Order: sequence, then structure tokens, then C-alpha cells
Amino acid sequence: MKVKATSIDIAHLAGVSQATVSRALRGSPLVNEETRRRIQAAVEQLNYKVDKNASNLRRMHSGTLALLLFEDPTPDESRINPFFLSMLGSITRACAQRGYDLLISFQQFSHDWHADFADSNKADGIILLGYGDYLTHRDKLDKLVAQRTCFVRWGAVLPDQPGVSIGCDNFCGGQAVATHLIEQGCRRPAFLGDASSHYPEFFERYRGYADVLQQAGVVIDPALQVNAESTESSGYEAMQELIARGAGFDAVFAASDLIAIGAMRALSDHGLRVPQDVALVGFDDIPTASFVNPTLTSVLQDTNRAGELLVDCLLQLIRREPAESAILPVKLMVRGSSLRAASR
Amino acid sequence: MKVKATSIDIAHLAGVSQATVSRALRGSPLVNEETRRRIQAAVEQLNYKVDKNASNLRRMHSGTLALLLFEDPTPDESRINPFFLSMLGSITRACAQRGYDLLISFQQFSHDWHADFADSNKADGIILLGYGDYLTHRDKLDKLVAQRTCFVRWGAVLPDQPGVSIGCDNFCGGQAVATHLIEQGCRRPAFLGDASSHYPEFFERYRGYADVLQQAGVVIDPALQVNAESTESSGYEAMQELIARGAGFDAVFAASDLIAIGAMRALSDHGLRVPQDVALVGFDDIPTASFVNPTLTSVLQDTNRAGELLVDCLLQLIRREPAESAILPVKLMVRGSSLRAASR
DNA sequence: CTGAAAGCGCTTACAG
DNA sequence: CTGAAAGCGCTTACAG
Repeated sequence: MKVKATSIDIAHLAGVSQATVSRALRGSPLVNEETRRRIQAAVEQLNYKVDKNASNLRRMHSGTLALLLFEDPTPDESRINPFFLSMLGSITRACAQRGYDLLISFQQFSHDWHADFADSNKADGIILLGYGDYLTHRDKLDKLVAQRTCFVRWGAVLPDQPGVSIGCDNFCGGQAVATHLIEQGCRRPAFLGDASSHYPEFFERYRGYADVLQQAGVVIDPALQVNAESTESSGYEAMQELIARGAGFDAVFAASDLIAIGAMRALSDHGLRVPQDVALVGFDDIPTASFVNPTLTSVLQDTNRAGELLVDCLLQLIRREPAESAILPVKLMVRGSSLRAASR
Repeated sequence: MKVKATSIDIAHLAGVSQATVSRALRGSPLVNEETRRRIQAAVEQLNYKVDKNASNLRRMHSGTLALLLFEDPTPDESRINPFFLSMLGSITRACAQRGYDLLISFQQFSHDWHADFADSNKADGIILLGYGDYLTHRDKLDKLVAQRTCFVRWGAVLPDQPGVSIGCDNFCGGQAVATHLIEQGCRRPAFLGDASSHYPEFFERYRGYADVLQQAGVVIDPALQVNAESTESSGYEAMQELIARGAGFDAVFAASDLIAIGAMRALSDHGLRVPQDVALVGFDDIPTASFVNPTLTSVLQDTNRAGELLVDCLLQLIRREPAESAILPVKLMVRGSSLRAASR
């Protein structure tokens, strides 16, 4: 076995034509059962594998999807939000189940997009994943649409968006958090996270939260909102800033769990106890949320369902079938960090 | 622009032969500067991208590496160790810098390997990454070697291993932890993690740790070692088990940070304080380690260097150049969870 | 520096 | 059910 076997080698060995080998391997019904077995035996004997490049070239599709993870540049580029890890896992699994391979690429906004995965036929379609400044790359999405590239993105589902988006119900999640905080007797909750249209997911969370507060007659104090992106250190700094402002607060809704974990540390550094002095709630329900001390109340997104939906929608687009944006439900997971009653 | 442009379209538009287009695009020096510019203009006008399938087929290589992440099956399959996330990030970056794409696949030991990425020419080589039962897949490594598949793996670097491995200095890391614990006055440290040849990385950490303890005259009590795999919940359970055994301990070396974080929670549930009652040290230095309460002492592995080395070694193998296994240094990051002096 | 031509390893109408 | 043949879109000796 000096060199890789080809379908011609198999054909010789099995005593059939190369075309028949190909048919048998692609599972065509037009192959005699006995012939198929002979071919199968030859395949195993030579440890033959169909050459994907040749196959893809001929079939004009790649059997591969590309996942582009984009995040705002961080000092340490190797950091990825654990929430995306979870999505990554479910997307990979969904791809595998559907017979597709997954190409992955981390994008920095500063760089040019590798959207040419699709153009160069390396992938049949792309999945876009990432927290990050949405408005900044909005025009790139338009370009993808113009080029008729197949893509789906995870993120806020809003009217007037290019292409298909799948996202969780951020607004509803924000509402659930605010309702819970009010039930816990909090009257001056703060929000840590960017609350602008540049970050539509955080913004929706904020809007849902503010909506409930207003209905409950709680005044929204601008001093109680501090920008933060989704990292622990950003959360830490945002909390420092909040404390420095001196506006009293009795609860914190962090726009993501990483922010919450950073905030928790800052609170601790300042001698503030969670939840006795400050009730704390995050978002994403990353695995660590259940293990920090105190355990962190958070909003669970169904990443398994999300991954499947992203892949299925993309495959629909690739087949030129209609596909629709969708919003997935979320679930508030109440834990120690926001339970004031339990902590006396 | 109804359909994707090919190099022939470019050739027509630029008034040259298709062969010249190809040469220009591959950066051949045998192309007149003026011709090159004309071709470049046509490429941009038609938004042309070289078809990778055709190119790869012709060139007999794919410009793609495959990353196989294997872990023991867990109840929630979407979990990935954050340490691997970090590796994933650095590997992706290293690939991108070197002009390679990265295919990724999660493997369960139960399933068959997708090692055919390489056989089917979808990838030129594969990178193996994962904590997991090493002995179980040892024969698969041998098979890869027999098939002359190019691969490198991240993990323990031991004599008599098939192929090229890159790993961190687990033994040395274990030594550093034990030395530190002894300095902190601990006399009965426990180890949480599998300490057998099935899990060579954990085992090396254990061996380094035990080595120093013995030299310091500390008796190694088998009751103070509990098996655990690298998840929070496994760490939690292991700690429960350790406490249940009733053998006194004053420190815990968790074989990974996830184990440590789970253990921390169990300690807290039992009213044991870290570090006052129990000094705690993890391994991997995942980002969260700096943010849990108290901050977690851990052993830092240089994932950036590791990712680069893995990719570079693999590329050497692909070029049929010799490549050698390597061990990377580690660094103990001392934080609050093990500082007894600081906590009075 | 450029073009004509062969060929990478498949898949799939077409004809039997 | 099977084979001969064309062709997917490139790359690269070969000849000028």
C-alpha cells in the first residue's frame, strides 16, 4: 500500500468499471447486491476512501459548513465566551448528524471576513456567531445577501435585518430577571452591559428589564447602567465604576455570566455581600454559574436547540428552500446569588 | 452575475489564457506585471474566487487541518473544557496565520473516529486534543501511524508513544504545586483526579506532586486520592467522597480547574473555608480561575505556544520533514485559594 | 512571459 | 444493472 487507492484500483480489484464503484459507494439503487458486496470488500481491503475534493468538485457542493466566530478584539485573543463553546458543541453535533463537516474560523472585526469560504466552494454556507458591535458589520451582512451567499446568524432577531437570524428571547429574559428582582424586594437594580443598538442582544435584555421596572413604578436611574462587554474583566471594571459613582443599588443584572462573575469579584473586593447586600443575576447560564460562590442566578438559553435550528435553517437556504428567523424561549434559573429570603 | 465566475471568465475578460490566470493567482513569478494587473482587475470585477475543490484536487493537498476533540462521554454532550477552548483559539489562529483552514470535529470514544478526514483528502493532517482515557484509544494511534496519516496530539509526552506529541510539563507542574502547599504549611494534602496510566496527564501531575511530598517526608495516604474527570460536577462528587471518607486533609490539589471549582462548591456546602481550613490548587489556569471566590491558585499552560507548536509540527510532518515531541514549561499562579498566611 | 494540453479523481447523463 | 465518456475547475510540465 504505497500510495492512496483510487476508485480505479477498487474497480480493478472488484472486476467492475470505475463508474459502478462510484455508484455503489454513493448508495445508488442501480447496483446489484452481489456486485456491491464485491466492491465493499475491495474498499475494505485497500482501505479506500472517496476523495472529497474530486467528489465535491464534480457535485458542485462541499458537504461542509463554515462557522465564523466574531468577537470584539480582546487583549488576550485566545479567549472565547464559554457560551459560544456550548453553541459550538451543539452546532458541531448537529452538523455531524446531518453529514456535514464544520470549518471554523475566528474573526476579528479588524480583519477582513473570511466569507470567501462560501465563494471558494470550501463551504456551502456559513454560520455567524458572536457578541460584538452589530452595527459595525451590518453592511457586511448586506453584502452577503447581495452575493447570494447562504448564511444564518445567531443574535438578536429584529425587523429589517438582512438574512435569517436565530436568537433567544432576550427581551423576555430581561423581563424575567426584573420580575424576579422585584419579587426579591429590590428597588434599585443596576444593569451592567452595553445598552445600545450596537449590541442588540444586550439592548433587548435591557429593554425587557426596564419595561418591567417601569411597570412596577421603579425609576430608571441612568447612573445605574454601566457599559460592559462580555468578559470577566470588563464586568469587574464596570462594577468598580458603578460603585465609584456612589449611586446606591441593591441588585445587579449583568448582561452575561462572564460580566456577572467579574462583578461578583469586584463586589467581594469592596466588602459587599451577594445576595445580602446586592442581589446578582447573569445571563447565558454557563456551566460555571452553578459552581461559583454563591451560585449564580442566570437565564438559560437552549443551546442544543439553537445549534440544530441554525444548522437546519442553513441547510434549507442551501437547498434554496425558504427559511425563517426564529426566537427561542429562555428560562430563568434561580440560584443563591439573588435569593435574599434564603440568606435572611 | 447569475452564476459563479471561473478562471475562464477571468481569462476572457483579461484577454489572456486560462493558464495565465491560474499562474497569476498562484503568485507565479512568470507573469508580466501588466498582465497581472489586468487579471487582478477582472478578478475584482467578477468577484472571482479560486475554487478550492478544483485547486486542491489538482494540487493533491487540501490546505486544511482537522482538529479532533475527544472527551469521555458526559451527560451533557455540549460541554467542553474551557482549557480546550483556549487551545482551540490558539490553534485556529496559528492555522490562519499559516494559510490553513481548520476543520473541527468532536469525537466520543464510543463512536468511530473521523480519522478519515485525512484519508479522504479533506485534511492534510489532524490534531488530536483531549483529556480522556488514553489507553483506550492507544491502538487507534498505532493505526494512524501504520496508515502514515500525519497527526500530532496534545497530551502527556511519554516514551514509547506513537507519533508526535506536544504537552506541558505535568510532572513539573505537580511538583510546583506540592512545593507550594508544603510552604504554606500543609501536611495532609489530597489529590482529586484519576491517577492511573489511563489518564497520563493527570497521572504525571500526581507523580510530580507525590514526588515532592515524599521528599518532604509527607506520608502518601491512599485515602487522600479520589478519582475525578475534568468537570465541575465530577470535582464536586470527588470532594464529597473525600469528605465522606473521614480522613483529615488540609489541602487539595485538583487535577484541573474544573475539578477545583466543583470541589470548592462542595467544601463550601460542608462549611469548610478556603484557604483557612483547606488550601486549594487547580491546574490549567482557565480564565475563571482569576474570578472565583477566593481566586484560585492554578498552573498556567502556555496555550498560545502550544497551539503554534502543534500546528508547526503537523505542517512539518505533512512536508515529510522530521518533527519531534516537545514538553512546554508551566507556571504556578499563586492566588488566594492557597494562601494561608494572607488569610491569617 | 504565454498558450495548448493533459490530468487530478470523481459523478452522472447516455446508451445499452 | 453496467460501461464508456464527458466534464467539474483548476495546476503545471511542455513547447514556444
